[in-house]
Amino acid sequence: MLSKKTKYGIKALTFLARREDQTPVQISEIAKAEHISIKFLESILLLLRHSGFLGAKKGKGGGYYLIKEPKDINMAKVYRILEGPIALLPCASHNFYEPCDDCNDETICAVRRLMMEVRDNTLMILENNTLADIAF
Amino acid sequence: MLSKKTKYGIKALTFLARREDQTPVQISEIAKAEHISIKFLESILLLLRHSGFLGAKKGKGGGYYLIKEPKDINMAKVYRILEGPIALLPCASHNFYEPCDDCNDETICAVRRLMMEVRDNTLMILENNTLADIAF
DNA sequence: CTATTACCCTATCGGTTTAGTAGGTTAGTT
DNA sequence: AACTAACCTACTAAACCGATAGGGTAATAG
Repeated sequence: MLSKKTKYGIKALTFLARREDQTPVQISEIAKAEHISIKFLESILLLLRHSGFLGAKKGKGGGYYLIKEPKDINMAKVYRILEGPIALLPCASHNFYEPCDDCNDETICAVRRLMMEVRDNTLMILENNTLADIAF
Repeated sequence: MLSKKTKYGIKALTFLARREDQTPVQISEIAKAEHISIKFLESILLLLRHSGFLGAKKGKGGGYYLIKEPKDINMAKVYRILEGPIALLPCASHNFYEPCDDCNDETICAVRRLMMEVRDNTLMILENNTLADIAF
């Protein structure tokens, strides 16, 4: 199940992408429009800024803004930053691989086999979608 | 992320499917082979029995056994019983649909759009895989 | 220069879920 | 009748999630 963090993060990115001009938007404005707790959203936007998706301007008239074109924002990257691994099992993950401690031989593990198939497919979808694709 | 419940459940089904004869297998034997806590596995197997995948025999020489052919056990059904919804968001689910309380208009929600695409694809994979497909 | 604005950071907390544990009960087999 | 293994209920520790509180800091307008 997708965490609210990821859901809110993508919603915020979408909100910014759908604006005409790219002037900074206050956290409170996004929070109000998308019905998100201000403080929680704050931490999410901060993370997205640290990850290179957003820029921030301080002081009066400040706020957050997209630093890249929506069509250049890859949803797989966004997902990994916000949610973590795309795979449903650590042993089926590329970027976050970890062996199972209960598994005798992961090469014949049926669960892993199935979850890797799911993973490959989900990854493909996320890689092939940009923010522009889902926002417009 | 997949719960251990689901992981253990599928591992147990696989273990049973891979046996030559279909004589009952004790919980403790499966638990030992797959490194699963006996009591936890017990509750999982009970659930799988109530859901029509397993049969059980009591008393000496008793245990659990597959009630259907592995090729007739659909992984989407197994997943839904053990893990719950396939969709990553309730608003993107068929069998467990629930609207988001924070969403203004779900028809234009970018997150939902993306998650429905993921859902459709994951569902297809699970529907097209039987226990026989992943066990052998 | 200074007050304001709004981002930035740390800490905490209640609620829920997860995984595992304990102990006893019931029913079938030998 | 004795034994065995599934069945059922209840409980607990730990982890995680979402939210909240409160203050610090930097940039900007005037």
